[in-house]
Amino acid sequence: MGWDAFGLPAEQYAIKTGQHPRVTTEKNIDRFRTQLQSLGFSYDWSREVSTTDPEYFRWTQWIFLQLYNSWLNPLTNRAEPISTYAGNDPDSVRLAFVSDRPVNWCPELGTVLANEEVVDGRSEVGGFPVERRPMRQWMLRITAYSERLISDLDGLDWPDSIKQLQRNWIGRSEGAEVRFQIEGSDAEVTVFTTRPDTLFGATYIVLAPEHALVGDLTSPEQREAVNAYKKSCSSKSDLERTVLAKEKTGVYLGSSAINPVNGEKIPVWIADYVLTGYGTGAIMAVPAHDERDHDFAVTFNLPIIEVVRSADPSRTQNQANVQTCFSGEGIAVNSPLLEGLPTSEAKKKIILWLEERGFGRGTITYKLRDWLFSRQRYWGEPFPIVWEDGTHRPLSHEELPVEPPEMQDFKPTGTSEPPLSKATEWVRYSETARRELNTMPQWAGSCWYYLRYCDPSNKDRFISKEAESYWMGSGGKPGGVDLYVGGTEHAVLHLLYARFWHKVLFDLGHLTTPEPFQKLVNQGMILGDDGQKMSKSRGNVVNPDEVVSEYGADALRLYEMFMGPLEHGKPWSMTGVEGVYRFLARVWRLAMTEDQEGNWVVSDDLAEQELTGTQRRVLHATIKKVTQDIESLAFNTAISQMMICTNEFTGANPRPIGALRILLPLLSPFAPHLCEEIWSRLAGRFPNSGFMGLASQSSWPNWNEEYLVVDEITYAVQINGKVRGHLTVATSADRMNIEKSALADTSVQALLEGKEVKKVIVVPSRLVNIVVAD
RNA sequence: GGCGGUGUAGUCCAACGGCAGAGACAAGCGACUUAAAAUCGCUCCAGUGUGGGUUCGAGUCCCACCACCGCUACCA
Repeated sequence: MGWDAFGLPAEQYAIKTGQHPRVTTEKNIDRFRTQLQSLGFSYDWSREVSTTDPEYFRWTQWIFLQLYNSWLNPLTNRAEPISTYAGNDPDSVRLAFVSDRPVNWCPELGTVLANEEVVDGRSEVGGFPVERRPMRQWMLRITAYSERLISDLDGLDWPDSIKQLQRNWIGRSEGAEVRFQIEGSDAEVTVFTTRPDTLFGATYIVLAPEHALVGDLTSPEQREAVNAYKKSCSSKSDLERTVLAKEKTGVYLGSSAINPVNGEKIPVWIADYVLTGYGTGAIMAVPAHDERDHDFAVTFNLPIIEVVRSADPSRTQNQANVQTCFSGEGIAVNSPLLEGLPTSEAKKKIILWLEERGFGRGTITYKLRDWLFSRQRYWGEPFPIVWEDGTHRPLSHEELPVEPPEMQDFKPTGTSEPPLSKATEWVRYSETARRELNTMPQWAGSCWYYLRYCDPSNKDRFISKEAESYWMGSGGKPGGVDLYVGGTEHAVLHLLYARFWHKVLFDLGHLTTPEPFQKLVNQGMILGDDGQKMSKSRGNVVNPDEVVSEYGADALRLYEMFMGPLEHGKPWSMTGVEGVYRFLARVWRLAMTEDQEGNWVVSDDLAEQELTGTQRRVLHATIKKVTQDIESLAFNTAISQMMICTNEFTGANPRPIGALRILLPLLSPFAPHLCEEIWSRLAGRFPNSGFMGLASQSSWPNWNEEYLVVDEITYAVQINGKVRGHLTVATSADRMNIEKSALADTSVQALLEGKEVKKVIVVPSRLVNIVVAD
């Protein structure tokens, strides 16, 4: 069990209640722990960790230093110590680096947020507006791993949907960079496009408002308008720039670019529909074949030139005019070099042409951005970094952990200065050096907890070699953790970050697998009884404590597993809980009965007694199904089978006690409290019948296939796929015999009257299908 | 708009391409009880979202559409 207890929610709660986050965090952990323990989960509490424990975050900080002190060598495509970097600007390649870039600043929370924490221009926590603001921040160079983060998904046993989410998030796209000379200037603009085949249809260039060349390319007469536009963009939130922006906006810069393929002069604009962080922050606009460019061209009355025609003739009609936009693939037209070529070939040809002449090159870009890794908060891991003379340097491993200072007032300062700036004593590292004031985001500690579980109290390493190879070693599979059960909400955040860190640690030789999690299963969300997400405002929240006190932990556990498939979201139903509660009561009464004083005693119906054939078959079928269903996480059907088994024995008198010796261990993972209670009572009453120790620790029962066979099997007899009768034959009957018996059956004979039997299909143990023609 | 998932009795859900029902909830009837609760037993209920296709045979595979849920979204 691990407590991911640093971070915004914990700090917000502390501020709200006016307590120190350490206090509220500890309280909440204690309460949570009690709650979990009341459910009887089999966590190994000796491996409990908390990300806020200095002995834990010592290693979080250590891992940060690993990142800081390494780079991704493009030749090996591996992280290596920064000492192997031969260039003169190590900070430009470090995996942890400082950057002055526009970030998502949330004034309400007083902190910056990662892209992933901003939803529709608002903070994921609290839903406050977020604005763009340039600030000096720590970043992690996750983009260096884009390609490996995509390709290594192939070896993982994850649901396709999650793999797809990660692929989309990383957003690999192949295309080309094309360089446009600016008329009457040495300057050139490089654009990124996935459709270099449409180069002849480019009718203008658009730069992001924040593009570095905007100033240089603005003509004197346009300067005022351009500055005004830039200003209006910078004050807009992402929400206003994207979701709320119905009309395209932009301003002409007053200069022209020269299209390298045909020497045409085309105007250069800025517009906020071009994003600064993606590709080169500049595009060539092809309004005939891109919806966004088309909208823009229509708004500003810019020319539209068709250069791709759909191969589908029904669309060609629409293409006769350029009022509509066709963004699909087709045949190149109006493009001298590419005339008549299908899109994929046109792309190849034009890229080659551009590369030969030095006008551009084929390239790949990713949507994935570097990971903004600093927060202006108190309640997080401090960076093991100090600043001196305007440069940063790492602390040594001996100086870890760097603990946050004791502070009474840890609220945001209201400016971009982090709260730690108020701890002046702490900030002062030496005469000349000051500590880094930012703290790490919540994701930091949760990126590697699964590694610490393997070796939770190691003082010398984050995980010992031995523990790593024992727990994470995976028999040739790329992933370390055998099974990871989690919700979809972590698909592109936690799971991507953890994979990144894991790969860096793998590259540096600290781990033996390239991936953290081999098999991943998404459990569905439990909804309120109205089928809606549980929330206080809807008033449909089910409190587990109340369920436990009313029906017991076993009923809650059993019901959660009985509701339906693990992966499905499903509504909570109190009557459903009562149903499994009744089942548990039936199991109880298999062994127990009430005496005249109303006390529960071991039932007199129990006896050392041979099982009947049917009982033995049901019991072994139950062992088999429960064993297999647990393996495939199909708990609902495992429980159903145990209900069948229980029902089979409910009416039996005498009841063979051997059945309970098998059923209780099967049920104990689901309803441990009840099973142990019965087990121990039976042990008292039948000391020599094998009820030793704990039910949960007794050996798992084996089933015997021989006991599952029946003497006779009833076949359905179909004629042309419709069931016309039934036929019971000995289990030993072979295919020929079954076919013969089916055809000989009198009712079948009657139906076959005057028809020709073309084929007879016998499905073993199931049915016979007689195919006839009239 | 894009990607993914799910549609089966009144409800939650089962069903290696092989007789649509394992289990449960709810409902009804009966037994037990002075009565009720609890318990036990029995019964009722759908042809699988819609339309095509493949097949001897489709809830299951393929195509299109509809509905709901989740994620994502000016990424050139």
